[in-house]
Amino acid sequence: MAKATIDDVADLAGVSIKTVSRVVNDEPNVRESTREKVEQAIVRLNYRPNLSARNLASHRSHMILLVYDDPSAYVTPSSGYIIRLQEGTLKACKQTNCDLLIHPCNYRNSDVKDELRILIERTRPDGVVIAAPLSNMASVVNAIAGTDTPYVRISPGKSNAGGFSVATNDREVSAEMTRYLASLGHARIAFIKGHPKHKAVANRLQGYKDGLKQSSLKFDEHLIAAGDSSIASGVACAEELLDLSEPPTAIFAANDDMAAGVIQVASQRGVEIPRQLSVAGFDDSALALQISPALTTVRQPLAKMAETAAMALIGDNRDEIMQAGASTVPGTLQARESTGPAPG
Amino acid sequence: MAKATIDDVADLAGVSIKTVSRVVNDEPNVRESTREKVEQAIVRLNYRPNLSARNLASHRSHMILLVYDDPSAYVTPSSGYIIRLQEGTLKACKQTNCDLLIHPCNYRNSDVKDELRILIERTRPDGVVIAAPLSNMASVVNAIAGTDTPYVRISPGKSNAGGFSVATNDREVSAEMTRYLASLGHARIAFIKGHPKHKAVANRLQGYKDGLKQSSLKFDEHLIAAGDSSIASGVACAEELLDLSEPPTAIFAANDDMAAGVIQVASQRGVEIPRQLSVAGFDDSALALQISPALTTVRQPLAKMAETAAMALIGDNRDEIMQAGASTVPGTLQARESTGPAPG
DNA sequence: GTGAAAGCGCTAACAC
DNA sequence: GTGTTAGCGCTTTCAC
Repeated sequence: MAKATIDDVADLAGVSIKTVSRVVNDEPNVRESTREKVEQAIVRLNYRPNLSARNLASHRSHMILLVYDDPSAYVTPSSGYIIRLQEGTLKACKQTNCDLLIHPCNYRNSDVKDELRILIERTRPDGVVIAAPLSNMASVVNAIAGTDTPYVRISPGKSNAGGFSVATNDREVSAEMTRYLASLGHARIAFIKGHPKHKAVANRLQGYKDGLKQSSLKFDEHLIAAGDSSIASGVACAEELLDLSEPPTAIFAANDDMAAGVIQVASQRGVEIPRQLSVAGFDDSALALQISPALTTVRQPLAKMAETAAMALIGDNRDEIMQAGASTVPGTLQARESTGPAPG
Repeated sequence: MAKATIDDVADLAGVSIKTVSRVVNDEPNVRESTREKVEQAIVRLNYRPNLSARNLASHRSHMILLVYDDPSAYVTPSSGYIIRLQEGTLKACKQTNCDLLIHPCNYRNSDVKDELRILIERTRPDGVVIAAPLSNMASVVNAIAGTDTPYVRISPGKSNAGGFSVATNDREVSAEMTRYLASLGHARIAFIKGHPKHKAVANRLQGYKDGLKQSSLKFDEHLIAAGDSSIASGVACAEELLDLSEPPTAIFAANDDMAAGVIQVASQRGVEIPRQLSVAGFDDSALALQISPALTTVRQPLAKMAETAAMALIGDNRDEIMQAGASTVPGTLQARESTGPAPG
């Protein structure tokens, strides 16, 4: 049995194809009884609209494109980041009956902007979701803007540039984490900075300072260590901090990987966590629950951010959303086993 | 400037649209000089074929669908599995100018077969790549087969069922790992079984038995522990095995997560790896390099498998490939720090 | 509320 | 080698 077409449905229901089209697309101006007749015919014939025909006639592709940095271009275990991006985007697609095209690419490749432009011209998505760090690259954003395809940037460092963007409240929630540590009685709270290129990560340092102030704690230069977001740098920074004459009782790392490094050092030195040292991270990566003790961290609402981004492109009220210019989805503190009351 | 169409190109080149179509699709029977004229026109107009129009006319969607188990449905850090599946599938798509549709779904959901059937009917992909464990589920495979869409199964336990499938040599390479451990002098080699539903994992147990035999070692029921592929089950199994009156000197876990659980227990008990205990995993997940000591494991050629699967659906010689019924892409043993000579 | 007619931009079949 | 003619299965426009 060949696939039923809109003509078959119209014939069976005894109406014109335009009426079937109206029912399928939930358009108004169809009498309830007519609608029912058509719906029955659709069910009986197991009719599914042909998307290619629809897209051709409507000049829309009903597809969005998600572009992100390709992890397999250089080894990294942060595939959870991508999965969560995809998860949120897919959720928006499901709600709006759209499909998702994914495109990993290497942000270090200088041709990436042409690659993306050609891809967009070829596939003609209704919109593009651009994940960090690509969302921070002017050349990439400009190339995409040049195709006249709507786009949304996720976690761009500076939200002032053109186009709608979705970010999380890195600074505020970092302050919250700092206050949380202070509320546990910690007076010497250290901070490990992340990779200098990552703008959102810089905001976390600011948040740390805010949190200290809000808790009436003095900022101490010696309690700041400069990591580069890797586990190894977390190890190095932890060594440095724990070797201080007056070591911290809590260490807040700008990401989970570095926090994992801290925990590794502590366990080697026989420093008990959280009895002698509290450790907090940021990201709530897969690692956070894998390591022992389970890591107190900040859950980035990455899936929610991606969903928001996609809905700005394909949601019913996309125009209103886009008007706003930017949207913030708050991160949430996940208190687990690696933090506890300050010793003594 | 509106997008150029095939008519614009034909006009500019002074040929018919059919000739343009021939050039675009690399069909024969076009004079070289004509081809050049057309190609110049294409470049000048920055022409890109409209995929919807092409798909509608050709009755193909030039899309393949990749379905896999959804990790976010229940927490698991194995997102690397998905990324590698996607990587291989995307590579095949790039080679054949196809697009990729991804669909994570929860294999425990009883409606999953209907969900997939409807998705396929809606999107009409040219083929479906089904990853394990979905590829093992008769209800799922039958539902997809019922749509008359070509499909390929990745790592199905039993390769006899209908349809083409791509697998790795789980059994052979597991035997190889076992022989490797035996060659290091280990006489008491334990094995931790994985999730009972995952058929490919069952083959690993067989391979373990083969390897013992090939190394002239006796199979001992007590050295088999039943995990469920999770880290936690690895912990439990390790406790069980190390509590034996005559504990093993090597533990071969059916996946990396469980091996990580073993290492965790060993480090808690102060058992040195690999001096007192050798540990091996399977999968070469991101975890394998993250944990310390780095895990000896088997690298599954997942990306290559996915690529092979996709090429069987959309490659030029897809019919020949499909004829074969099945394809095997060998895994490779990755010897790292977690294995060493047997003690004593 | 409903329908008729005219495309959307391609490919397929066949003629030349 | 190349062109002509019909669609593919929808949406859009506009008439009723």
